[in-house]
Amino acid sequence: MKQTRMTNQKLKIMEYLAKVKTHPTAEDVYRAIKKDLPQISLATVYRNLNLLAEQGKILKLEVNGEFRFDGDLCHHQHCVFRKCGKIIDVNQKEISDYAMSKIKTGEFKPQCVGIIFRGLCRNCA
Amino acid sequence: MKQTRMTNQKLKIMEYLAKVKTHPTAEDVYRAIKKDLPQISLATVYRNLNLLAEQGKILKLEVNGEFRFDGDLCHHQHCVFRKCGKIIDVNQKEISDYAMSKIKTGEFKPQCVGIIFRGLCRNCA
DNA sequence: CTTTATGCAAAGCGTTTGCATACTT
DNA sequence: AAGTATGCAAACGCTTTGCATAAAG
Repeated sequence: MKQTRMTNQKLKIMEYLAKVKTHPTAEDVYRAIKKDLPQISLATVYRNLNLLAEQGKILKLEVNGEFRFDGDLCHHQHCVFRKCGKIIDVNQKEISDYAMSKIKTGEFKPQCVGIIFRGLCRNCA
Repeated sequence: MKQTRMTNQKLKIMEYLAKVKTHPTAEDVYRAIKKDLPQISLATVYRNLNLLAEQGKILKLEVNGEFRFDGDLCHHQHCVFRKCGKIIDVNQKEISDYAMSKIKTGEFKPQCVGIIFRGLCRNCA
């Protein structure tokens, strides 16, 4: 694998994703980090997020036509609110485990599952 | 709900999605239908696909940064091949059922689950 | 007839890329 | 010193939209 170097930018991105429980877009990450590193560019944020995702250090989700990033690697699931677009985590490993254990593989060799529930909050519904 | 009219364009789109087992992009649908309806525009395809998805007549998936459409409404799951990007169906209703039955809902009221396995074919791996 | 749908072209928007410079190692 | 990462701006690709015209009910 190509060697990668640690930079201030990459570090801040990882730190930010580690502490945040939302599922920020690249733009969100950019705006948050810009406070500490005013000179950072959006392109760098994109490049690092994609790099980290390829290296398996963060998750890359796609919801409503854009990518979102998640520092939590534990197997978990997501709920997407149809109205407000909010995304929350579900931590029921058994759900992913069940899916991985039951899926019948022909030529396909599954490595991971993404599970997204869609619905509404009780108030909206 | 706003009233909608049946048009030749919409009809062909539905017919195409009903018979096809791939998971075409809007562009794919457009190219296929253009053979029958040479004057159809890509915008119309997009508008109808989104309309049908809103009406719950087709599924709208998002994979690798683009939307794909699926005429099969039965609860099923998808496998995305990491290398070639191919998408195949899995028809193991029990997997979706399990997820829907187990998820603990707080304020969130789940309506459906999207389950996507990611992996490789045995040859590629 | 009234209103929705279409085709066309342009705009939108998130994301990626080319290039010269700065920084890691 | 060698080679990766960055910032900037421009390019990209998929998707949506405004508008005048055509078609559906």
